[in-house]
Amino acid sequence: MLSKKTKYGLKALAYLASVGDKEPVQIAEIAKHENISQKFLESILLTLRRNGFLGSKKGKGGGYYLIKEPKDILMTSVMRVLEGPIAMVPCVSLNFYEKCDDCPDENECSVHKLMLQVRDSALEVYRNNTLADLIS
Amino acid sequence: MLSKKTKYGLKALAYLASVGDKEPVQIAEIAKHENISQKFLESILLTLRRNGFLGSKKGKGGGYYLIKEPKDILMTSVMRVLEGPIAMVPCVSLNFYEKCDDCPDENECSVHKLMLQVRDSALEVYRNNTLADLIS
DNA sequence: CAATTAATCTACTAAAACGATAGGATAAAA
DNA sequence: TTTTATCCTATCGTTTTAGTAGATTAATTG
Repeated sequence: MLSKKTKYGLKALAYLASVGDKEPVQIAEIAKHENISQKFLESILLTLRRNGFLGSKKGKGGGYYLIKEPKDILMTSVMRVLEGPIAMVPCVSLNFYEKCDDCPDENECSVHKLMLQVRDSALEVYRNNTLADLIS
Repeated sequence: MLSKKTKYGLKALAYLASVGDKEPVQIAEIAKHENISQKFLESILLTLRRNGFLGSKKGKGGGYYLIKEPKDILMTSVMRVLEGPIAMVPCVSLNFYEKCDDCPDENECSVHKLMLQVRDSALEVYRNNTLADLIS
């Protein structure tokens, strides 16, 4: 399942992209427009800022804004920051690899074999979608 | 993330398929061979049996066995029974559809648009893999 | 029949993840 | 210096996950 965190984060990014100009948009406005708990959204936008997707401005007229062009924001990177690994098992993850403690040999593992394919197919989708693609 | 339940269930099915003959295999043997907690595996095999994947026999010489040919067991059905929906959000699920309570219009939703593609790509993988494919 | 074997079933539990919420600190603008 | 809005830390209730315990039922075997 996609977490609410990722879902809301994507929606917020899409909203910022759809607004278009680089004027800061307040959390409250995003939360209201997307029907999201404002406090929860706060923490999500914070992690998006810390990971280089958003800029922010404090005080009156402040808010969040996209740092890059929507067409330059790949879904692979957004998903990895918000949701974590794209792979369904750590042993097929490119960025979060971990060995299974059961499973003596990955190459013999049926789950490994299947999940490799699933990862690749998901990766292809995320690589072919930028934020710009989501709002068109 | 893939749950341990699904992972272990898949491994158990693969093991039963690899054994080949239709002789019952005991839980203990599967658990030992796949490094799985036997008690946990018990409940997993039970749901696989209840959902028509396995047959069972009690008493000495008993155990679990595949009911169908490995080549006739599609990953779509296994995944749906063990893991639940293949889609990452209920609003794009074929078998477990649910409307989002935020989101007034699905067709305008950026998350919906992305997750439709992810679901389709995952479905293609699961539809193209039978249990027989996993053990070859 | 009785003993053994192995699946079946119910109930419970510890730990982690999830989805928030509370409240104060900080910085910018008016 | 007041207002505005982000920043930050901590906490919290609920659900899910992964697993355990223990008794029951059914089949085989001696």
